[in-house]
Amino acid sequence: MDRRQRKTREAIFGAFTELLSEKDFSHITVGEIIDKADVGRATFYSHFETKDFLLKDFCEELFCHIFDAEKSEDNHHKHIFDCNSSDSVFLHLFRHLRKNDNNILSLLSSQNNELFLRYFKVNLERLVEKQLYMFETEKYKNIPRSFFKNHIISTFIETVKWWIDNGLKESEEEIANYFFTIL
Amino acid sequence: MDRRQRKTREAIFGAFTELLSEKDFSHITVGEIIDKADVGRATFYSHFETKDFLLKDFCEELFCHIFDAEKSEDNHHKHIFDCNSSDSVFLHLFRHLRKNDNNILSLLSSQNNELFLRYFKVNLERLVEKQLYMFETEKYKNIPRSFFKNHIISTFIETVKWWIDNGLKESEEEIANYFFTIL
DNA sequence: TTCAATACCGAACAATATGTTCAATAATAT
DNA sequence: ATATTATTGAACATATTGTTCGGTATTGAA
Repeated sequence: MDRRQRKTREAIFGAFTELLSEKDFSHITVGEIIDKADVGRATFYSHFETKDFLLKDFCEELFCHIFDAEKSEDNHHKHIFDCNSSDSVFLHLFRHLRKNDNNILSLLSSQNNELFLRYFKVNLERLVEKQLYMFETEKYKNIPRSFFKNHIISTFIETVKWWIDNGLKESEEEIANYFFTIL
Repeated sequence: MDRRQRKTREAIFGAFTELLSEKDFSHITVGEIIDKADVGRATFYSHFETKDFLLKDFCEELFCHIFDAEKSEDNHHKHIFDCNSSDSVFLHLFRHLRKNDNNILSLLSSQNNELFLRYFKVNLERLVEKQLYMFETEKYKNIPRSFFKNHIISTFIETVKWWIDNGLKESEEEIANYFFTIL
């Protein structure tokens, strides 16, 4: 990708992030974005069809980074899918969130959280699919699998939401413990 | 309230409902609403400060109707808070939903569901508060009450979502059973 | 029935936002 | 060095928002 393209894309994403932390998505205008990003109007529209598409691309990049990151700054931090001890996958995710990569926490806790949680959920699906066996017991054998899976994912999401809303007071071990206890 | 006011309010709510089932809230314009409702522009703005306030009032009225209804068409259907057998409260709610009062189902399942689910959740809080004892066991004593409460509410909401998304194939008894089993 | 209050109309209005176009300019890759 | 491509900025038509105002119709109360 052309360096110029990369730079404007970054500038727009950056401006967008800032604005999202200030106000609701629906109240952000393209004018504000290009002002803050300092790019031309035509440039914006050559990158993104509409503001809605900007959001879509933004989310894709954001969650792709968290879920598919091949490595991170600390070396002993492996790819999220490489964790073999199953229960650590969720702990791992809590840790990731706490480190607040890409300011994701401020997005998940802002007025726009529904927006991002929807995308978050989509990405979680793949992850949870592999861990489902952990929770399967005799007790749940009469419940549809998709219902069950949805419950795991939703519980995780809601745990994260609760955690954020309560100011991240718990350690990632504690919150992971809550999560497993409730399930 | 003046009969004229009531009529325009109804007309606007009606038009709004129709439009919501067609498209996303953010893509509905005031122009479309007043056209469909057949009221003057100034009239709209004398009733609602902005489109956002329309949504707010709309939701308040909608959920107020469901949760505070003093009576409904069938006589043996008592006020939702009057049910004494605790576990029937949730079953009762599932039944309410299935009957699709006020087309609430189409709203909860449309693109706007996050919007309405948020309001749904707020209203559920009061209800669940009283039923919380049902779920409290020794096992959960180390978990914060607010976390626990949130989990019950979220699980209910997610159950409803799953139910809707899967085409309401299960009876209300079945879905209530899933709900209690998973908790 | 009368009458004052008030809700509605509708048209016009400024202000703002959207999305497109185009020719000129600058950066890029090779 | 050059052909390609991205950016610019300004102008543009169009659409949306929220307000204003004089005239008209409906209402609830006396």
